[in-house]
Amino acid sequence: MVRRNVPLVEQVILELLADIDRGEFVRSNGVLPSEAELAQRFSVSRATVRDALSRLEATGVVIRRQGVGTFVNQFLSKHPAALQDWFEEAHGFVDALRSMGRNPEVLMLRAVVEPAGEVSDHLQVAPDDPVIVVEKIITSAGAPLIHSVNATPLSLLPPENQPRAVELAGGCESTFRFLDDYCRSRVHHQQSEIRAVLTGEKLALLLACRASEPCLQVEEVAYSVDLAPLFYGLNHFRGDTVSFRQIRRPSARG
Amino acid sequence: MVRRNVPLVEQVILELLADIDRGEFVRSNGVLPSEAELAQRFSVSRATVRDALSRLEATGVVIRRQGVGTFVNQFLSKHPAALQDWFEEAHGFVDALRSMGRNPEVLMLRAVVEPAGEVSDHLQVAPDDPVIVVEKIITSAGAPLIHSVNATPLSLLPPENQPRAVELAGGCESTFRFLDDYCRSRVHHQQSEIRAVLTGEKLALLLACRASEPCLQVEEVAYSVDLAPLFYGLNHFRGDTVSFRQIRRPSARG
DNA sequence: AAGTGGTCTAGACCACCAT
DNA sequence: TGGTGGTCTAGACCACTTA
Repeated sequence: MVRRNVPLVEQVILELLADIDRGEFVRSNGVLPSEAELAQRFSVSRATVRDALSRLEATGVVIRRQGVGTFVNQFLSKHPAALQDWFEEAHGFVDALRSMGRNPEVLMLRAVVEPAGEVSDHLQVAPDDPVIVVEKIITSAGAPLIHSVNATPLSLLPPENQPRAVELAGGCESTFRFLDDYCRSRVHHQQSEIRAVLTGEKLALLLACRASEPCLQVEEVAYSVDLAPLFYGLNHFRGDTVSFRQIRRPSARG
Repeated sequence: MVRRNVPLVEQVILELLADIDRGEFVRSNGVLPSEAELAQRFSVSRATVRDALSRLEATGVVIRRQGVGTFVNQFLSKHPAALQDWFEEAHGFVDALRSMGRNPEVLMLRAVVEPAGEVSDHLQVAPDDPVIVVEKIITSAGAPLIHSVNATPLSLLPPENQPRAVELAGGCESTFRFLDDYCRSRVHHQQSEIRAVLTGEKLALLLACRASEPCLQVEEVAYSVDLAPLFYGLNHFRGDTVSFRQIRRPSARG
């Protein structure tokens, strides 16, 4: 069930990323070949090359300057990603941490089925509809980094699996995996809000830091392709060890 | 000197935004016309329509579903923007706040020329090269929201204006304006890092909140089109009244 | 099967930057 | 002036959803 018919754009992206990783453009001072040349080299149209470069630019890998050329963003290699990858990609923290070379572990604290209650609004269900709540801590090198509570409507699980909900959800290292493996649902997009809060006593215990330390709170709702809420998440990141990174561009023209 | 030759894509974007604001697609339940129909309606190619829709999707205004259609993201109208606009656009806070209907005011605290010191690394200048430091507070409805310190290399200012640096910089409501008006430099992109910190005593005073409250810290460096650092900024947002919003999409395919 | 968005092409012209 | 990225077109086919 691993349908693949990899679009040219993505192949081009992978080629370019590999070239950059290999330091292919170092001797040219970070200058990539022109779009026309890349098109020829990869035997694709210039539009396809441009599509690939646009996506690479959107994630900050590359910088384009009209009339000049395309350059690799050397800042990124000098300053290894904060949580940029997670930030832009929308997938589990565990995967994000892995892809930045850390070695995360998941500590499952709780997996229960209970009434939606306060999160019913976000999930667009009734307050007493059952949701699967999973609480976990993600550590790296033995130190806790992230505390995460996710709530998924029980109804997403096929009826025959609902009795095993706790077992199944508790066995997954991320909600993304759970949805993928057991609910046959994929996350289409996610809406998050980022705030700064203080660690309360409970959270301080869990994150192994003092109470009243600053931490980043990320509240998010994931939606399926048909815009149904898939899960609600409330995550806290240790303020001293985690930060997000973002690249922005002005679009307005004078 | 207001060159304009507005690209079709941007015109299409503006038309669509206006339509959405006007509630044009409400009766159709948020469904936009198909790309082909929009192309015909605006008398542009489908590629141009797709470009416009892609950019609207990237900022979360619209959601596209293959095989189904394009929809306005009704979540956004229900929950008015946090600081999403600033977050994605890279321009001054003041503009961002204005565009979300608030009425920000700028309180200039300090404008001085001094050695770069600690920020010399970020600005790629020598530690004793002079920079213009501007410290200000942005308030809305009388309450302070943001404390901001920006450092710009003095060398960006044309030599004849350097003696007036303090006066000029102190008179601008945002560093973007200052760069635009007096340095003939534009921001090409910005790299920011977001952390959670505590308000120290000084910051608490300035933001009119208690010390040891959580707040969001955004540290950023802006680069010109030729990748020269334009300014370094260290900003603090009151944790209780400001949050960022972000929309993410997974790109990996199973 | 019909209709939607997603990918891809080949070619054109423009705006910008260097020289 | 020549080369770069930015915009735009018209047309083709594919992948996906819905009925």
